[in-house]
Amino acid sequence: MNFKIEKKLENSLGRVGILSTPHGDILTPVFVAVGTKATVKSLNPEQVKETGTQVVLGNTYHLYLQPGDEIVRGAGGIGKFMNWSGPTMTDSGGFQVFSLGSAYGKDISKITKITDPSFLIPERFDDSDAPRLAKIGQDGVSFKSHLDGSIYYITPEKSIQIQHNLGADIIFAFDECTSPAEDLKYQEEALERTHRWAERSLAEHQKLNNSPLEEYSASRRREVDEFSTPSRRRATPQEGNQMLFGIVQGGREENLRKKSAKFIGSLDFDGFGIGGSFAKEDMSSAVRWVNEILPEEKPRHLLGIGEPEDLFMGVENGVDLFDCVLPTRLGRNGTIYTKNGKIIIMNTKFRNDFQPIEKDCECYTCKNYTKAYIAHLFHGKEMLAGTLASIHNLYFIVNLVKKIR
RNA sequence: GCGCCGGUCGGAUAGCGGCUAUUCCAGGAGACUGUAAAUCUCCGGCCCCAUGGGCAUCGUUGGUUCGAGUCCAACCCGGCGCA
Repeated sequence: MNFKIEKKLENSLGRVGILSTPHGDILTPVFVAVGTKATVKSLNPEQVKETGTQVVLGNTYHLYLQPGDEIVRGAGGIGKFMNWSGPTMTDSGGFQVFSLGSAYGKDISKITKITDPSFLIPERFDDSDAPRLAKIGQDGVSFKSHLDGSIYYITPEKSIQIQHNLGADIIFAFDECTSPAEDLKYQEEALERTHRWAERSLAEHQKLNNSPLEEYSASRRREVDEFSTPSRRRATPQEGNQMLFGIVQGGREENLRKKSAKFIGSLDFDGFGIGGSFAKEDMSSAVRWVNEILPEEKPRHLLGIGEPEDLFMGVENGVDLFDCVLPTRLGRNGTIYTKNGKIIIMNTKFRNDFQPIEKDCECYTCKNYTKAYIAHLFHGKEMLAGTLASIHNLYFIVNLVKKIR
């Protein structure tokens, strides 16, 4: 077993553990840095490492489109490709079913403001003709590339094949992250689909691990490779050592969440992701419902979360891993975490504030730069601005979880 | 002094007789949760019974016109040229 629980909280689901991977041990609970396109935006791996980050998460959909999973495979896997020597994960592309599908062009994302009355008006979402880049088909999802408009069809099998080529230590089953605006009937259908896809993802994973010499061409994205045309597939160095996490869905519905946890938890996954778009106020109950059911001895990853308060909530409710774009996205866009809340560094009052973001912060940014300087870099649109802010934000969140641990 | 060209928001611009004066930048505020994001939104003349509404405004003053940033005249300012 590559996950060992060291300590448990009394009267709650929280625990401390160690998740072992071929690229090192992960001390959980942990915050995973998001590096969608095999880079944590604006940071080099040394800077990522210096924030205390243990794990980086890439994305199947993005890397499949560019540069292509074959390229990453040729480089020796995502870690070698991006020069990150620590553990890696890849998301399956399931989130893009949501963000490029039903959420495309709309003001909805991972967290929904449940108070927004527009979500209660079903007519507003009767928009099957609305433009979207992802459409759910019979046994997979067709994506229209946001890069060049070309069409790709991703099935659970395809997602797993890509993720085997990408070679991350931990990979995810292909799922459907549903919109909170969908009705109960749709949530049920989507959940059934995600469950079928989970079984197929697992089957493909086992098949690739057990018969790495199958026909290569089946997994190929393009008919013709301009450099070579191997007819047989060779195993990647990582093959057989990758952990596959299944993903629990079920929206806001207690019975669906529990049903999903029961089903996904019964399958032979190495760990689990908890997915979906949440309303802030019912995220904790959804996580608790699920983690009370999932097998205790396997790690759980709360996908795409979160804000500092979400991290406390998650750990308390038995979450072992988190990932979120916020530290880097907020940083790049000029919002910075502090113990007293977020600040917008471009605000006038920081233009002549010659203190570090936080006096007692040990990150590279705080040890070396003032708010006035960082504000100046943002106003001047200098590249270093996003880098310094991302370093601080990532350090802040990673170390918050470290302290919680 | 004469001639030509030009004066529109802090800067740069569009606008060539018609309805709410355009866009970019700068400035201000906000948003962002498995990254279509170094992105996006809103504000930037005055007033009021303020989720709306009213009144202004294109160098100045007059004029033509149902209607003028736009056409005409004079003046002011700037650039260029000629004396």
